Amino acid sequence: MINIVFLATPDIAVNSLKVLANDTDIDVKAVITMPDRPSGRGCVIKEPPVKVCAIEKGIKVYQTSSVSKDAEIMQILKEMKPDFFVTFAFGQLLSQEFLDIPNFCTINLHASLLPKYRGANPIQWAIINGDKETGITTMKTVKKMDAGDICLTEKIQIGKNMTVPELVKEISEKAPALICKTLKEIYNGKLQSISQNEEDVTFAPKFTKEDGIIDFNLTSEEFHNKVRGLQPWPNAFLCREGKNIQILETEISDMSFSNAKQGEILCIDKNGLTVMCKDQPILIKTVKPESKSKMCACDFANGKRLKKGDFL
RNA sequence: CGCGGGGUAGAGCAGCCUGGUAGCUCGUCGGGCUCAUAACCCGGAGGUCGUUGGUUCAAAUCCAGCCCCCGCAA
Repeated sequence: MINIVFLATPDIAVNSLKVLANDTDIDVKAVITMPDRPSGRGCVIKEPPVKVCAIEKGIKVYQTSSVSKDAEIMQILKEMKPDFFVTFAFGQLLSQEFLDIPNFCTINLHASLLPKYRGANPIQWAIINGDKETGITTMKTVKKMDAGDICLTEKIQIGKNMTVPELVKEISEKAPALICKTLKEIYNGKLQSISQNEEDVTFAPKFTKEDGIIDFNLTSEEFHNKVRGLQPWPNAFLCREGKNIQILETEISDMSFSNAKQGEILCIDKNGLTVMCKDQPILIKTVKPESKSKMCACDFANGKRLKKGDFL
């Protein structure tokens, strides 16, 4: 029996916790997650998804905004002496003291093919950069962020119109098997980890709200990739008259054009708005104006009384 | 009691400030034009203006409460 402690907070990790908890060779001794936080309108206190799942499974939950600095939890973990810590989208820097606790090591699942896209937003950046392929990697956690030796990887194809939530779903489905396999192979002494090639390292930093601002001076491909890659936050949006218009769904248009200027509306029909970018037009299918619900781009054009030849 | 926007026909909006016949675009239905059409022309159906109460001769419009949706912030 492999004893582990699972450290995670968001939705993407819930499925992994479920699978680990159900695996007869693995015993999830405890779950560590972020504290309940005020969230949403009215600042209602919300429990992290991983906590909800752990409670359903009857697993002991500890909540802290920093495990390494929480003396009480550190003490409990030291007495527990797990074989592994397993982290997944945990978002906390871990001290060497913490990493030294388990009998084997701390395993992190990272949503990219390391050493590419170290950092907080690997999934988003893979899409924004227009990559055709990404993946998941299990690694032995070290103090330096996402720099540990690679255990196992699995490639995932990125479809032409794939969005972050779709890719997140696929990753959350594929992650558990890779984690289980990694744990078992290390436990049985069958896995040889490989160090990362420092020359190939790239980073996937966090976003700010401003990162979501887009305009038609991008190429249609850059535009499309940002629309797909910035979901569900901050979302790609246009600033018009002090209000934000989120662009939620686009397609690169194959429409022919001549002498069109950037931002010019070339066509309005039930598919949406075809608008000129830097190189070629883009079809905007779904938008969400500020203070409104999401809607078909043609409905938006209707309400705004936009016509062919107007500028967006 | 965190700040702000919004709820008007199936959809998206205008009208509200300055109360006085319910308006626009799309869709839909019927007819016409056309070799033909998602194009164009003509006509029709479809709304207790979120809800409750108040002010008023008169409320979508002004006032108060409540419900629901959304953005910011975290």
